[in-house]
Amino acid sequence: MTTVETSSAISVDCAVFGFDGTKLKALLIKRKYTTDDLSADDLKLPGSMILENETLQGAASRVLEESTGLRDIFLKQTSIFSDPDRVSDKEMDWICRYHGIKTRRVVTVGYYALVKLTDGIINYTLKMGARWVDVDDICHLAMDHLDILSDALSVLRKEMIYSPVAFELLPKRFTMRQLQNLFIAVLGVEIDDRNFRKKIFSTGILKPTGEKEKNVSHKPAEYYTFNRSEFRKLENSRNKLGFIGNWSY
Amino acid sequence: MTTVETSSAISVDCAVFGFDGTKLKALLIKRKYTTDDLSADDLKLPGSMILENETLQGAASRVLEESTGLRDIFLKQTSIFSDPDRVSDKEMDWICRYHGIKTRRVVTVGYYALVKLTDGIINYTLKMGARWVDVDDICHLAMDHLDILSDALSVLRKEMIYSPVAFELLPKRFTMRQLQNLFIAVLGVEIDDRNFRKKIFSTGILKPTGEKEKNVSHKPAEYYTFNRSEFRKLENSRNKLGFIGNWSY
DNA sequence: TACATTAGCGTAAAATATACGATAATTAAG
DNA sequence: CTTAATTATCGTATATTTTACGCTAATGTA
Repeated sequence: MTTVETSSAISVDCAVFGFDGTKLKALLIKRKYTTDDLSADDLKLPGSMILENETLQGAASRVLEESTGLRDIFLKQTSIFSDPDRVSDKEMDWICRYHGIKTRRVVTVGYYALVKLTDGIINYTLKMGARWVDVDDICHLAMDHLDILSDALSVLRKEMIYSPVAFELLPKRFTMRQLQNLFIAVLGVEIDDRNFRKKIFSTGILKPTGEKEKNVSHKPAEYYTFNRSEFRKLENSRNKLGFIGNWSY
Repeated sequence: MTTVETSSAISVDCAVFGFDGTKLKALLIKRKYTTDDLSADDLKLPGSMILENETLQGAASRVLEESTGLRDIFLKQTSIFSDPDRVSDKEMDWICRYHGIKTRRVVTVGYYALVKLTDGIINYTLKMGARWVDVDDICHLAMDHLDILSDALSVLRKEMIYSPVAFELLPKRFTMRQLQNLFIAVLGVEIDDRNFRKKIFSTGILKPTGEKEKNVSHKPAEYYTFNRSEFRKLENSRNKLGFIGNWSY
């Protein structure tokens, strides 16, 4: 006879991405608790069990505020990781002790978050014992957190192309090269400077600030800001009739 | 003090789409149980609680096999619906009684599935008391199932453009017009016949069968099949270097 | 002062998307 | 048997977008 599962605990784990101007980074946390069997110093994604009467989104926001000190940052669900064996018995032991709960199974919901890497947030996260690691250098994480991170990264790649998430990772004002480097870092492609510039400008979503770089040993670049209202106008004017469009499977 | 939620029940709900040659349909199930307070005859999506040691994907597959008689159909996770108030107390009562469980909260995972509407499946689903309803005509469903369906539909729309899911909804052999009607039905746009044809053929993913329609009161159209291996080749040959591509936010 | 470096402008060719003309094959209607 | 109605299928010209790449400008450094 089949029995219905009623005792699943639900957690959220967040892949938090930042961009330092050249490389894409992820926020990782050192695991605090160890046993004889369990390696003491592996890294994990920021995460938490959900609390009573808490939305998943709410739990993820809470985790982010705890680990970065920030509210209102870009946050989006990716996938659910529900394999009954996704955490080993030993890991389960750790989880139950760490969170002070008793459960046979933990299902986790992946989120990805995008933050602007300011000095403020870097200091805060360092103080909390977290680290910003190049995503390319991450080859092992606690439990199935590498799967969760990889999944988030692939979602980020898709979103970069079809929605203006790039600007969530850049400072309020940024140069064209910063923007281009971000695309290169995330998508892993070469991009011709001149064509990139043309493409971006043709959308009209960048507003020039009139300000320029200082103390750089080359022609100083202008700073731009993201024109969100112009973007919305664009978005609405599309999707009319008669078009087949860009599917290009 | 915060308390960790350990007693969430998890369910899956599936938005199952089919295409009848003209309209996009969704599979809906009549609710069986009623009380004085609860309207007796509303419709819901096929769904289930997850069983012990069952993956979510596994639960969704099981639900689909139960409701359509089919295995190995296209199935993909959409979002999670976790609002603590997503089901009212009365609904909660119904759920607990219906499933024979006791829980304070049910989190559900949305899936969307694509099936080929053959006579076989239509007969099976009718026998099971389910119905295929035009998605445009669905304006109310049990609990938050309309949200789940809408979410699935918006995922389907995106996927139609960037991956060849269309062919999951069509018979093995189909005419160009069937394919075009599917795009029109799902995306809600007008498409010029001649340009659509050119676009599709230029990808090389359709294989002509040499067979033609019979007994139609117009020039009979050729049947094509989807060339999945050719599609994979295309997919791999893309994503090389030096391209910016089609982002067209 | 020359040089290395990146910003920023422009132009031509190639590829893709769009609009629409014309003919072909079938059944239905007269 | 002829004509009409309907949809398939091919084609062509124009507009738009993408790609490849040449050139000059402005800055700090050697």
